Amino acid sequence: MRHPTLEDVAARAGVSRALVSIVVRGAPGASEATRQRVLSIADELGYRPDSRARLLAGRRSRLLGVTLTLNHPFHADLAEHIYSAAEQRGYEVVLSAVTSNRPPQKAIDTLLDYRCEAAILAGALTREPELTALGERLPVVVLGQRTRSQAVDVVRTADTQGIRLAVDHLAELGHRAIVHVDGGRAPGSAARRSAYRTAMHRRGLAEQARVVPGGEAEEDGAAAARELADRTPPTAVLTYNDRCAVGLLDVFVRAGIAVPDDISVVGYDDSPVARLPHLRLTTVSQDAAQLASLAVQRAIARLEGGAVDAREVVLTPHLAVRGTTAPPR
Amino acid sequence: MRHPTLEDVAARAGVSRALVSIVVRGAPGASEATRQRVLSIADELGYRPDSRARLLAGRRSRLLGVTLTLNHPFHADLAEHIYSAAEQRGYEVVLSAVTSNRPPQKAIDTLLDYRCEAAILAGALTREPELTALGERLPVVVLGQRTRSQAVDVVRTADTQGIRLAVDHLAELGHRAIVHVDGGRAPGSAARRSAYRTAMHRRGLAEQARVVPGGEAEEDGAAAARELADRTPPTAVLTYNDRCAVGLLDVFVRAGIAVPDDISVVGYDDSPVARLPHLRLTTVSQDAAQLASLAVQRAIARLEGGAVDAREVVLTPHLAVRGTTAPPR
DNA sequence: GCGGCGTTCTAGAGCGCTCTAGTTCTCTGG
DNA sequence: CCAGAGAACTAGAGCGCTCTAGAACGCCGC
Repeated sequence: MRHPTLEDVAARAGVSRALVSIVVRGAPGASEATRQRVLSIADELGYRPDSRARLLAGRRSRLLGVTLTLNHPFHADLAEHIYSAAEQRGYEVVLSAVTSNRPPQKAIDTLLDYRCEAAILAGALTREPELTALGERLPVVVLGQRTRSQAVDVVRTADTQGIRLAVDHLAELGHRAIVHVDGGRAPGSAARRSAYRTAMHRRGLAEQARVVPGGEAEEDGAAAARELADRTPPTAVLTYNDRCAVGLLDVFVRAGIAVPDDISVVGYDDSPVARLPHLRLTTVSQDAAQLASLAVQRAIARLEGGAVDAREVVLTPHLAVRGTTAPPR
Repeated sequence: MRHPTLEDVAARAGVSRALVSIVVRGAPGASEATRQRVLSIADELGYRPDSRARLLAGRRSRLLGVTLTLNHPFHADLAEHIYSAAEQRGYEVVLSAVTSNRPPQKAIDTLLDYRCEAAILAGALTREPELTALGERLPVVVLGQRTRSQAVDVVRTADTQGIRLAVDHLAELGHRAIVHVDGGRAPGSAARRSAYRTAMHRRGLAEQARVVPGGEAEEDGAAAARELADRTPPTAVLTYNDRCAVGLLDVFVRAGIAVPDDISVVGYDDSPVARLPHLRLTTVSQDAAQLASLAVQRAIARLEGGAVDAREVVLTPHLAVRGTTAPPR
């Protein structure tokens, strides 16, 4: 009934515990013949190494802690890629969710209790002092967010550039009245807002720049859409994220405003929903796979003492042009 | 730099390791005075118990393993409630994600490697033999899915009843041509399909029963909607889940088909999206909090040898009537 | 003044593993 | 024929904790 241990396998194979340990770890120091024999016995007994004991005994735990928000589709993407990137390099991943009644600090604490060697924070809007304190204890990579803390690495996408791509795309189609529905107090919203202003300015459209309060959820986009539909509507809208854009689109369609004929819409994130055949949302795309892989790579580089060039890696986003943008009529 | 251990706290407090252990665990056997003193020293040193060592040494790990699908909004809800239900009862939770390149078996294996005492499977469509094998090793609670395996507990919502509620609601509004857009090969789809047929039959609408192939994603709903719009459209549609309903709604609105005036739509899941102000989708609601709490309760009951009455707990769903249903015109 | 009892504390084994420092056993070359 | 190298294997300590068994210390009643 109980789990078989190294001891059990060793006894059955007639070798020492240490040898079995060498074999199951794939470490050098065992002949091919015994390797095969031990492995087959381990298999037969249904032996699985106890990660608690392994973690405790080893000087390295090879454990990467990841915090994330469960209900955020982009984070699901990230997590998936973090798993595979870590696995490829021989690291394990332990997840800790940030939810409405499980604050970032709690999520981080449980990670620490697992004695992971490095932390990748995707879901945690941790404030700078806490972040710095954490960064002094172990390598920390903040994913997708800016921070002033010098104690942590950052892997993110260039928001400024993403917004500029969107504005440029719309401007090149001939739009001038391009409105930005912002993210309210959501993370990164302020940065995107000012990037929008700058981009409009560069296009000589500073006069037309107009920011409408939004948020990170569909309903925020919907509220903004109702406000836009009431007044003189713009010819194009750039939203804080895809969810917001979806809310917007829904209200527009119901109000008989055709997208992209009457109005063009650009989202941000390239989340799965943007790719849906009936939506085909033009959106700024962040490469989740690359973001994840870089974050993992960075964390591991810090751990293994490899050279880590810059504290911050900024990826270039690209614009996924789909069906919600067209020249104004 | 290194983590302080029990030893460090003990040395500083001038007591034995065992006493410190007693204090930090809150176990009986220490005087109030030393308790306070040890606690404050532990705090001062920033001591945090090492969960690996704790797990290894204790005969109980008080660890609950949970598998889930990251991109499923309902699972995010569940996870959140599982966390708090477990915490309330003094158990910890370790999450293991099922993703497109991380099959259920892998997710379960990593849980096992953490030596959790019981497993709650929300994301894993595990086949019966594997499930039975797992159930023989440790208490397993399958969440939201039926299974024939007698080795595991099941906590789920009565699909049959949920579907019947929806059909009854539509029938009472006066609908007769009620179509079901099914979930294809998605889990539980077959059960919902036959529940639909039965419910229609009970209403004397067996003749009108019509199933259109769908799926679990928005695009599946959209495809079904296009098919429905082409032929003689029904007056009401009941979908496999909310995501499917959202795809459906989108196509209808774009095609100028008014909801609920021309056609009523009922979803399934009561996911956050259904509650959005601009959608207000009528849907069958599963109580995530209760589902989660029951699952945790069951797992713990099995562990602690409490009486567990039935192998299966079936919750009663209810219908959240919102804005997408109305009498036919 | 002494056995008995409850409370507070400690010594030390042991959880399943990894790792260092051997030991043994070939297999060479001079 | 033996020193030396290298491969294959082992003994045993130790990771940070929990837990059992028992020690030390009052405090009671007789």
